[in-house]
Amino acid sequence: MAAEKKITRAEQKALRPIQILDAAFEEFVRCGFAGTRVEDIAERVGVTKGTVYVYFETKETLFEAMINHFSVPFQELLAITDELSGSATERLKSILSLLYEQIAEDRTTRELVRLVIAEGQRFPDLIDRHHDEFIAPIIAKIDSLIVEGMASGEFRQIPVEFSDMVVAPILTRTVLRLIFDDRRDPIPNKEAFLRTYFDLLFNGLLAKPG
Amino acid sequence: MAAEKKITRAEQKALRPIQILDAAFEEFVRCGFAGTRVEDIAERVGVTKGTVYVYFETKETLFEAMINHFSVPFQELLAITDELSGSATERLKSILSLLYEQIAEDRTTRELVRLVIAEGQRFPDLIDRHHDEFIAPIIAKIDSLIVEGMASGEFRQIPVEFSDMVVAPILTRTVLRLIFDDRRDPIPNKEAFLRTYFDLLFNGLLAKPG
Amino acid sequence: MAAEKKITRAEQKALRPIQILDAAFEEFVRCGFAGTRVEDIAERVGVTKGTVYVYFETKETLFEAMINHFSVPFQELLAITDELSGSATERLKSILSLLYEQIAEDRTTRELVRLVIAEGQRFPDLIDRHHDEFIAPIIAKIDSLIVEGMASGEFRQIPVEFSDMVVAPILTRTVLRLIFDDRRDPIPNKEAFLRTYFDLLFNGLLAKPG
Amino acid sequence: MAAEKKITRAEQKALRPIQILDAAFEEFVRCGFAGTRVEDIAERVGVTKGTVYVYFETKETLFEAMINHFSVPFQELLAITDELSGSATERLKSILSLLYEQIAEDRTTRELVRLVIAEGQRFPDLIDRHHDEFIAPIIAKIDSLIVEGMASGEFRQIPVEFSDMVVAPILTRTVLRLIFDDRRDPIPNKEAFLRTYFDLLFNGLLAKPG
DNA sequence: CATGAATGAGTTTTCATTCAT
DNA sequence: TATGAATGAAAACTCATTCAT
Repeated sequence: MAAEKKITRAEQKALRPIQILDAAFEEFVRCGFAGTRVEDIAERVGVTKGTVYVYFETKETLFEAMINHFSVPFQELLAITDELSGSATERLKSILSLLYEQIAEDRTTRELVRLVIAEGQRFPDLIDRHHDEFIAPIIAKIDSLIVEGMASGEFRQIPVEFSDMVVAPILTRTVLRLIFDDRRDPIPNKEAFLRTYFDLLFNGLLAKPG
Repeated sequence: MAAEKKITRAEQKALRPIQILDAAFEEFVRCGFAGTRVEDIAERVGVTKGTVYVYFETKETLFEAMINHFSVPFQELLAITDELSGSATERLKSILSLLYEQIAEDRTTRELVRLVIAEGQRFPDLIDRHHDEFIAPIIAKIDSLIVEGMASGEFRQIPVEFSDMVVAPILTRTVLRLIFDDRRDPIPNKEAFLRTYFDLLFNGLLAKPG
Repeated sequence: MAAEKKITRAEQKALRPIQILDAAFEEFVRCGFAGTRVEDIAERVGVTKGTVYVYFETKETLFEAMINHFSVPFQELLAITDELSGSATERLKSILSLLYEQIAEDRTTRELVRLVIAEGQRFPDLIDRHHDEFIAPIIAKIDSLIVEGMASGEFRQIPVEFSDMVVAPILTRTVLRLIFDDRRDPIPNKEAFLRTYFDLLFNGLLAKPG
Repeated sequence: MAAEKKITRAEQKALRPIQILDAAFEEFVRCGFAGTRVEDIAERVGVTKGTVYVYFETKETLFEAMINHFSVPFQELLAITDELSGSATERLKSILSLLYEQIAEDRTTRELVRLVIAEGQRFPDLIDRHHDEFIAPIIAKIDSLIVEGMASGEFRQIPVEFSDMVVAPILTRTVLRLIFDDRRDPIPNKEAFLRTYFDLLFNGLLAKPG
């Protein structure tokens, strides 16, 4: 408790914008951009409307800042994927595991996906930047792994423009969780999910002849 | 031409609600529930605000009616899937082809998916009803096909609770089109998509030994 | 009273914007542009804020419309000045009498002058248009009269670019009334004002030699 | 240079209020009382809002202090007029020349006139005090000069309550410059202005007979 | 049925002012 | 003194909804 008191003016000031961004995330996720009241964001932080406007010029600005703020973990994921080693299969599994963890299992990223789908049309620049900074590099990474695997004879030949099929189960699980919000479609355990995912992805549905 | 002219009062009146639902769809898709103005819907029809309220009690009522109105084609899909014949593989391919056509390629269904993701939290009953009426039966259908295929030795053994992975590429393509709205990620031809989809789904990514 | 009831919807609608413009005039005059509350304008009309926005998009729009509305009488003045006859002196007296009546004596125009001085910087386009449509033509008219009078030997030779000195007593009286608002500087009778004005203007202050 | 550096704490503090008054003048002139933000005044000085409130209790207080501060030069003018000598005509010319210089040519006084016209209704006491301290004494001075000139036969007999006509070209020029802000109505040279002004004032517009 | 003027409750935004540091 | 974060009251503006015609 004494420790809490130690929060000085200066520290408080550095904290405020983060607190507001956190609160904004919750409210925007709950009600969407248009449906969210700035006052509710403020209340969640424990300040008044006016304070929000001290830090963010408009509701739009706040929304954009919030999206940027919560996109940071995604960037870290990108860094990790560069340091993998092993066969193409092993590295692909690693990346897909990480992606699953980051997108489907992490509530923040999952809800970010909701906002991108729901509000993307109102913030096209934000979407474009996200595509360029997050989606495209990851897709490129997976593409190059597949190309490498095909070149080495590890993978069968498939048209590389469809590499999003490789990550499809991850995005699909993410979206289904967004829609049914764990009421329906309860989430089974991660290990089983990944095991089946990789089994299907690498071996296919058909029983092998012979 | 004379026939067209005959569309007078009585028919016009029967048409009105449909026109309003169509306009509502466009506006709700464009701006979301909270961001849409009833006046803009009216303007799109060429009437005034008041007229919308002649047919629909509130904006919420209109939204729900619109969702129901545009969910009809989906029901037809369900009927068709019961009449298929052939091997499990063939029937699965047929269902997935139909689903792809209906969900990823059809703009209306695609945008309905956006609304479900974006506004689902505000209209949980709507979502639940949709799950029960559309999603569950289709998943059940696919599940039973897979079970059947596994039983007959046509398919390998996979845990049936992950059957959504089978349709994942379809939902993924749908969502990516929603997000990037054909600016990025241009849609390749359908045949190539389905060919690769089925190839991967049935045979997997790995080169077969031998 | 029955007559008042006769005001139908249609007539009421045609009246509303005028009522709002009248109320806007009073409030803008009283508090200036920034100091005026749209709600006070509405209250003066006996409607609510929202109604004002039915007719005028923004406070700025309303302000501009109000200025334009009340500038109309000024245009009529211009028309009259073209129909004068008599000597240059007589016509000049007629014009100056009209101007005095229209600018210094008419409360509406007088307050319009206040708004032009006070808010001109915020609405430069409005000011420019007024200059071109009202001020410039009147100055031109007076200029041409003076030139004509000088040519005919009726007037002494003076540099024509200073013709605003000829109307100076009118604008000065206007401004003084605006500043002291009849508390100080009580207004003497019009006839005496014009008599002295013309006497000084035509004969000057100095006693004539001889 | 060393001297300039010496302006430290003590002198800085003595300077602050003046700096604030100067900044307040510019902002109040630009946006009017209601339209001016205290923050903009502070920013112009290079301090923060709070600092303004260290020196002035409220925005109103600041406005009034600013008006008083910039009215000082006017007082000096009054002193000078008492020391003139020569014929009534000569002294009148001197006074009018000084007035022209002080009111029409001096930007500060000119803008003060704008504020008096624009904000006078909100600050009636300020206006009254100004009338009593500046306007009335000057008008009185001119009145007495005219009376003296009439008594000595130098001037023709005119009703003395209209002496504001004598200064009208000065106020008129001031107001026109305020309205058109030198965009229209470019200012001709001072000498020509005064020459024509005095010529018209003393001799009138009419060609003298004989 | 259709209108659209009017409402009023609500939302975003602004800003003078305060006060702990 | 100076700061600037925070306030809160108010102002501009919005819009779903109503209702007399």
